[in-house]
Amino acid sequence: MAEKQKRESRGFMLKQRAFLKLYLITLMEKKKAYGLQILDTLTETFKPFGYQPTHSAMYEALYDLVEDGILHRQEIVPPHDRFKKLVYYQFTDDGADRAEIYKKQLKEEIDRCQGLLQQALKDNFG
Amino acid sequence: MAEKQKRESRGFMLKQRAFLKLYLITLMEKKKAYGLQILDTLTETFKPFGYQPTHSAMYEALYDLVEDGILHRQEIVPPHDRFKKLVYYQFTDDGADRAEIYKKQLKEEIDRCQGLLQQALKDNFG
DNA sequence: GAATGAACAGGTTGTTCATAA
DNA sequence: TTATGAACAACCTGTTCATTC
Repeated sequence: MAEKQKRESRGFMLKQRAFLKLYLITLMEKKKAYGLQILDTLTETFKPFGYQPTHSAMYEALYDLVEDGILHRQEIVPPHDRFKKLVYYQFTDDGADRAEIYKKQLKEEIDRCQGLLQQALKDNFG
Repeated sequence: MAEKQKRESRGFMLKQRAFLKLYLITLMEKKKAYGLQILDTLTETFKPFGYQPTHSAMYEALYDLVEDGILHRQEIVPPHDRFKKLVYYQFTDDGADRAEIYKKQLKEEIDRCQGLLQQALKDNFG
């Protein structure tokens, strides 16, 4: 009955989703924030590199972190509210610990990707 | 009537396809080769980085280069043939020139990606 | 307009099957 | 088994639409 089978990564580059999750964790360590606020920060950070993430990419990453049990949602109705709600995110009880584990993985993954790119420069532009 | 609309890249990482095309060009500069032979070479090169491209990924990249007018196919029936055919690839007349242009683009793209990864290391593990 | 969210569409990539010697 | 190729399925990502203030 339509067993959905997993697909293995062949280990090329890290995925945008993972990359954004890493940044979201680090931003949350600094201070609580809500969606589009975060996106603005990221957009500024990545502008020099010609990377402009979409809002849906960011939301997907955010949902992932909630599903991973790292963050939880906190809806806030701002005072003098002009807006219905803002959704702030912050760490769950053991979220910080889990986040550390995730970050450690990503560190290795980024190092690996840099190695691969470095090798490509050597091999193709020797 | 179902105008198929292009999707723009938001400029995250370079794609596997482009990465492989770059390697294929460089390998072809060194010597003619056929599909699975190339894959073996690539597999060896990338093994230290945990990247193992599939044969279909490589074929796709190869077809792309043919469509770009950079390479052309040359079917060869090997002497004492145990196999029906091997498909060797080599540069078209202006293929080498086009290849240089492509390589220049990829050089910039790889530099950009390295910058992005470097920034991520600084921002998240600084 | 700012903000969140979901649906949809397009493209890339990994797995599998087909064919041939 | 080696080699090429194609079909298919899963996934990722970008665009668009819906909704609320």
